[in-house]
Amino acid sequence: MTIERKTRQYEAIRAVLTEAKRPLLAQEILSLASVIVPKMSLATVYRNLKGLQANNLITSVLLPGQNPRYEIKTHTHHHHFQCRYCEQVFEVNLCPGGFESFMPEGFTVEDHELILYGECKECSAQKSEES
Amino acid sequence: MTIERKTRQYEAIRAVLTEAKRPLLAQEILSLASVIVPKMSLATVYRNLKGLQANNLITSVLLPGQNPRYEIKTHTHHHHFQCRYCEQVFEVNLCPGGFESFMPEGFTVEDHELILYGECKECSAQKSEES
DNA sequence: TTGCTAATGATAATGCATTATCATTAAAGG
DNA sequence: CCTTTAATGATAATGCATTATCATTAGCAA
Repeated sequence: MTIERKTRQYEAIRAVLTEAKRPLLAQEILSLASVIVPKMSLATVYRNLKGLQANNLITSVLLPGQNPRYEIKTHTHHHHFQCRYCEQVFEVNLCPGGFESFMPEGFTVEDHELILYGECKECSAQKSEES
Repeated sequence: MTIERKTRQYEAIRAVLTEAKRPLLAQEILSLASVIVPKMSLATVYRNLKGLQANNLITSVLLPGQNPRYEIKTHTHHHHFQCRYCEQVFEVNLCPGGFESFMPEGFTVEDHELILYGECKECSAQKSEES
């Protein structure tokens, strides 16, 4: 359960998550880490994700109706933006806040989740090129 | 696929969704509709949900990491609140908006999802009684 | 370098929501 | 009241992400 040895696979997975700077799917992690350590198994990805989570180094990012993504844990409150075209997820560091007033008397708001959807910079640029 | 006959099961499922005034899980719909039509099958619930969706009478409500819920379709923009204790989901009719400015240059925000989590009125009242 | 054993790779098994199957039931038009 | 056939109930099958299994490999302490 807890990671005791620093394997090449573990380091590769950690590096991939650190460098991506955005939440990644287990499959994406496998693809990217396989470049560093060929023949890596998906099971190894899941095992290390579990270990990294147990060590509080990563958190899972859940978007409605989608498989979990994983990102390096930060202590800053943030949300996410997903591009509808490339499906990549990005961090959003702003938050409107003040949701307590949204609910009627008797309800308490303890937490919230905000997800923005649209077109990312890269996909937007690609469209311009096509014309 | 499309519903052609108004069966007791169909009417029960529709009534349950209409009266609940909040999104329900397939299992919840089964439980509630079974009171009206005993021995209803879960397959019937799924079949009718598909039909109702095809007829644009209901929409699915997806919360991160949870099974889909279903609610009667309205034309008013709204979000959802989930009670952490009873896990029920409620409608929220306010929206901060103005998310376009949250993203850096080049990104376009086309839609958004806001989910509040906390304690509902009923669960809050129950706690007070216990003391 | 060796030995111990955690970690890996490959893949089978699991869990679980949803869908398909099929014999039976019941809308609904005539 | 019949007849037709859509819809149902019961349950098996499916799809798919995640987990377990197990023989093999490779950290790492001595």
